[in-house]
Amino acid sequence: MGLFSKKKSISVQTIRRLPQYLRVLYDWHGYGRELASSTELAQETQVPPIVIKKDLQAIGAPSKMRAGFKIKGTISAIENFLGWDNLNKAFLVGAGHLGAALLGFSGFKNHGLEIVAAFDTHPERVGNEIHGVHVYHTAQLKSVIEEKKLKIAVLTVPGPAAQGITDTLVACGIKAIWNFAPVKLAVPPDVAVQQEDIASGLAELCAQLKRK
Amino acid sequence: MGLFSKKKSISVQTIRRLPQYLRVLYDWHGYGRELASSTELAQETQVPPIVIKKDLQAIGAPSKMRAGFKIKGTISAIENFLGWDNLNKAFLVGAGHLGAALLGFSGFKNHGLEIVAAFDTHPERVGNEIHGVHVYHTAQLKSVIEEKKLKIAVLTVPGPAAQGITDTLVACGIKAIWNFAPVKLAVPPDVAVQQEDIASGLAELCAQLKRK
DNA sequence: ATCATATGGATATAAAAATATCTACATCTT
DNA sequence: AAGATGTAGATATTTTTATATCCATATGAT
Repeated sequence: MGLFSKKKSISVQTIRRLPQYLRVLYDWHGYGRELASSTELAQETQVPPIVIKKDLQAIGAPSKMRAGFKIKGTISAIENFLGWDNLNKAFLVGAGHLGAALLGFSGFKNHGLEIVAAFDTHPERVGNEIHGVHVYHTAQLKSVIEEKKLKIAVLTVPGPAAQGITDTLVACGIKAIWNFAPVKLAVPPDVAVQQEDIASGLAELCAQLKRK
Repeated sequence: MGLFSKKKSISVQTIRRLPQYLRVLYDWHGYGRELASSTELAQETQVPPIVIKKDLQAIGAPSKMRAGFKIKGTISAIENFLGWDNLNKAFLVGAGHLGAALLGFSGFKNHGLEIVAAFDTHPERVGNEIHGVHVYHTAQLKSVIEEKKLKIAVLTVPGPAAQGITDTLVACGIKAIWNFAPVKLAVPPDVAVQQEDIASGLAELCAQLKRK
C-alpha cells in the first residue's frame, strides 16, 4: 500500500440511487428522527437492503452498530459526495416548453443547482422573464457567463442546434453540460456531459409492456 | 431442446440504447441509404461497435455479411421489439409545467405513443386545451379511460398525489405507467411502471464534476 | 446479569454486462 | 482469377454489479 491510496470508484448505479435515499432521509429528518436502518429505507424505496447498505458504506455514511445509519450524517455524506451542499450557478439554453418547465421546477435548489439565467434566439422570448429568470439572446452567452460566473449549462435546445451551442459553451470554459437534446455531444475529455434521453425510459416501459 | 425455447432476455441497457440507434437509422434511411455497419453506427452514437453488434443481434436485426446491417430491416426490428410500429393511446395526469411540456412534444408519435387526453384538478386548467389535448377533471378518469380505451398513463402530478392517482389507475385496469413523480409507486406485479427521476441524472453530472 | 435479536461490517458468490478474440465469408482491388 | 479487407457471427474473457453468507456488536427484553 503506497502513498497514493487507490480511491475506490463508486458505481453509476449507486450514484443514481443516492437522491432517492436523500428524499426519504430529508422527510424523516423533518420529523426529528435520528437513525434509520437499511431495512427501513428498503421498505420506503423498494431497493434491497443489501444494496442500500453497500451504497451508504461506499460513500462513508456514519452508522451505529445494531441501530442503523445516522440520518443527519448520511444526508451530509450524500450532499457532500454530490456537491449538493453548496449551490452551483447554472444557466439554461433553449427556453421552449421543456426549458420553461425546468425553470419552473423549484426543487433544484435542494440539488445544488441554481438556474440564474436563460438564453434563447426567439425574439418573443428574449428580454422576458420566465419563472423569474431573465432570458438573454444566445449571442450574449459569452459575456453573461463571464459576468455572472456561471458553471453549469442545461441544454434544452432542438437537436440540430445542440452541437453548435455546445462548441460555444466549451469555448466559454463551461465544464458541465446537462443535455436534454436527443444528440450525443462531442466535447473535450475534461468536460462532463450528462445525457438525458426521454426515449430510453419510454423504450423500457414499452419493452416491459410487450413482455407481459 | 424442448418445445418451449427459452427466450433469451434482452438487457435493460440494450433496450435503452435502441432509440439512439433508431434516430441515426431514421436519418440515414431518409437519405436513401440501405446498409450500415456497426462501426459506422459507433462513430455516430459513441457506443462501442461490439456493443452495437451484440444489441442488434439480440433483437434479430437482418444483416449482410461483410456489408453491415440492413437499415430498413433494423428499423423494423427495433420498432417491432418496442411495439413502436403501432400507436398506443395514452393520457397524461397532471397538466402542470412538465405535463404541458410533454403534451407539446410532438416526437412521441414516432415512439408508439399518442397522448389523447389530459387530466387535472385545477379549475383554471380543466376544460381547456393544451397543445390540442383536452384537459378533463381527474374525477372523470374512469369514464374517459373506458370510453377512449386508453392504455398508457403518463404521471406528472406532484409527489404526494402520485400514489393515490396510481391506485385509481390500477383500479381502472391500466397496465403501464410512466411516472415522472419522484416517488416509488406500489403496484400489482402485472402493472409495468417506468420511473423517471430527473435527480438521478443531475446526481451523475455532479459526481462527474466532483471527480474532475 | 444474561440472552436473544437486529444491525452494520466484511467477505464470498452469483449474475449481468461489457469487452476481447477468433472464424468464415462476401465484397472489393489488383 | 487471386488475394486483401472489413464485416457479422460465435465464443471466451474480463469487469462490473448485485446478492448471499457469516461474524461481531450494541441494544432491548427477561
